Formats: sequence, C-alpha cells, structure tokens
Amino acid sequence: MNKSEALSERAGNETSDLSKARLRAWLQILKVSRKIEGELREKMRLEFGSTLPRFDVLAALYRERDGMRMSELSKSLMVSNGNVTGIVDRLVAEGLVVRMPVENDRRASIVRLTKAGEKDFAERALVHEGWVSDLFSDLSSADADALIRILRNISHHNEAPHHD
Amino acid sequence: MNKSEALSERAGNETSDLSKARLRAWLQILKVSRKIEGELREKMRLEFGSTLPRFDVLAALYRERDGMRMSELSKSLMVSNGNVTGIVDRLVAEGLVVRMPVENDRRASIVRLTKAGEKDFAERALVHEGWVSDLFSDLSSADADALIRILRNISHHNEAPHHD
DNA sequence: CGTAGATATTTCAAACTTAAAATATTTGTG
DNA sequence: CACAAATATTTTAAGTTTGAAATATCTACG
Repeated sequence: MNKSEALSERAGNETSDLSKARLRAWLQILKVSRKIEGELREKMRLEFGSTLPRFDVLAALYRERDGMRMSELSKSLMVSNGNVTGIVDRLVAEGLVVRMPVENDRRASIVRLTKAGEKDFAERALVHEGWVSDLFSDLSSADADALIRILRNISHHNEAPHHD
Repeated sequence: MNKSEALSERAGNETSDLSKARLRAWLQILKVSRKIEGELREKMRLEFGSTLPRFDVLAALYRERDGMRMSELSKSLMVSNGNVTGIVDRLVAEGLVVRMPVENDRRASIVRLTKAGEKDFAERALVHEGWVSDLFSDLSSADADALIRILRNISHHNEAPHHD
C-alpha cells in the first residue's frame, strides 16, 4: 500500500481509491460480458435456433470426445448439478447428446455427443468464433494478450480451494 | 493485418490467430465474470438475504434519487422490460422501492427508493465494494486501469446505435 | 454381512431472464 | 374529432439458474 492509499484509508469505513478502481473494473467486466452475451444469444437463436447454455455444454463435450459425467460437466461449466440435468435433457431430446451407463457405478452416467451433435457443433463453433471476432474487432492482439493475462491473475486468485 | 495473419487466413473458412486470441479473451472474460458473480451472489444471499439483480436495481435508483421509469431502468441495466417488472415487484413487496404515477402520462410509472431502500442500499453498497476489492485483491491499480481501458474500447464498439 | 456415511444425480420451488403477445395510453395526421 | 401508429408497461410461455431436498447407489467399517 503506498502513501496516498494509506492516507485515504485512515478512518475505518472509507474505501480507498484502489478499492474504487477495482469496483469500476468489475462493473466494466459485467457490462462487456452482458453486452456480448446478449449479442451472441440473439445470433445463436436466429442462426441456429439454439441457446448459449446448450452451446456451452456441446463445447465441453466436444473437447472430451469420450464423454463426461454430469458432475464433471457442471464443474467444468461452473454451474450447479441440477442446471446441467435440464440442459442435457433438452440436448438429448434434440438428438445431439446421449447418456450412457457407467461400468461399475449405476449412480453415474456419462454424457457424449452423438454423430449429429459432433457435426452440428463443429459447424456452430466456426461461426461462433467469427461472431466473437467481429464483436471484439477493436481488440488488438496485444490488448487481447494483456486482457487474458490480467483476467487469469484474477481467476487464479479465486480458484476454488481443492479438498484434501 | 500483418503478414503472418494474412497468410494464415488464405482459405475461406480458416480462422486467424487473432480471431483465436479474441475468442480466448472472451472465454476468459466469461470465466472471471461467472466466478465473481457466483461469489457475490452467495455473499449477498448469506449476508443480506437478497440477490444481485435486486442489488443492481437498487444501485441504479440510488444514482437517480428522483426515480426512474421502468424503461429507463431496463435500459440502464441492459435487461428486458419484463425482467425489471418482476424485480421491482419484489422490491416493492420488501418495502425498498415504490412505484409512483407520472404526471400527464398514465402509461408510465416512476420507481423510487423508499427511505428504507436508501438506508439499506447505502449499507449494502459499502460492504459490496469491500467484497469486490477482496475478490480483486490481485488487481493492481495499473492493471485495473489497463483492464478498464481495454474493456471500454470493446463496449464502445458494441454501443447500441441510437435512433434519430 | 449389515449399515452408516459418502457420492452422483435428479427433483423441486423460487427466482431470474428473454422474446413475444397483450393491454393501456398517448401522439400525430387527415 | 377519429383513429392509426407509437410508446410504456405488464403478462405469458419457455428456458435457465440456484440451493436444498430426495433418490439411488456405492464404500468402508464394525
């Protein structure tokens, strides 16, 4: 903490300039995140008749071609278990994923892309990357790197503490 | 576009390194945004028995002490009209805001903080700023400024085009 | 072996969210 | 003035999301 920060934090409850800068940073993250997400949601709906949560599940499964457990999926997407149940139900109804039993554990199931799911996602992912690149067309390569570095710092600091 | 980018974009559908860097940047924004939002949601629930959407509405109204129309609120928060209706209904039930008729326009109504809403929000806002500062405690002043600058660039490029 | 506790998932109720339809009111134009 | 178009908001249906409770199954320990 430097001198002016120390000075501005003298009395118990006042908030420092640094604290205010961090709050502004958070609000700006939120703003960009909402705006981009809104744009992508609309494109996803108009172009593919689908939704972002479903896209996210397909993306996770595309990275793990052998499939994932429900719990792995929800952990990877940072959403609750119950949430993933509903999304996967809809993707199953659309024929894009299947649930398969797990050998030696009848509590669990593994979710996998179907052939159709793989094909659909590969196509959507390309188009999606184009949308993102357009929405971020003012983001230079250097700024992208800076952004990623700064955000990774924040992520790492808030990593869920693992159990021992 | 530099030489290697031009080279890597030769055939129709391949995606450039820049496009991939932008996608990574977007995924990182999303990751941080979800993580922080999850933390804040939980704290808001445990500490105040409330939610982030309600906090956001209170915050907007705290900045506009004379109140805002429903449509101004939804625009300011970048959410749909119907969404705000429900949140405001709950805040009215909690006694934190009121709906008032608008002189000369019986379609509209103005939403304002009550005394209790003002008092509650002022208290919550201080604590909230502290939470954010803790969650971003690895974010230096310089990085906060860089982050804000880069994100503002992105925001501005995606500003909703105003009607004439 | 029996069973208490742990684990994986689903179900549930409540809240949030959107897009579109419905309602109510105002404004502008002939 | 009449009334079509515009505006402000609410309602509705469908989907997403959470946190907690319920189910089903597995594991470990006596």
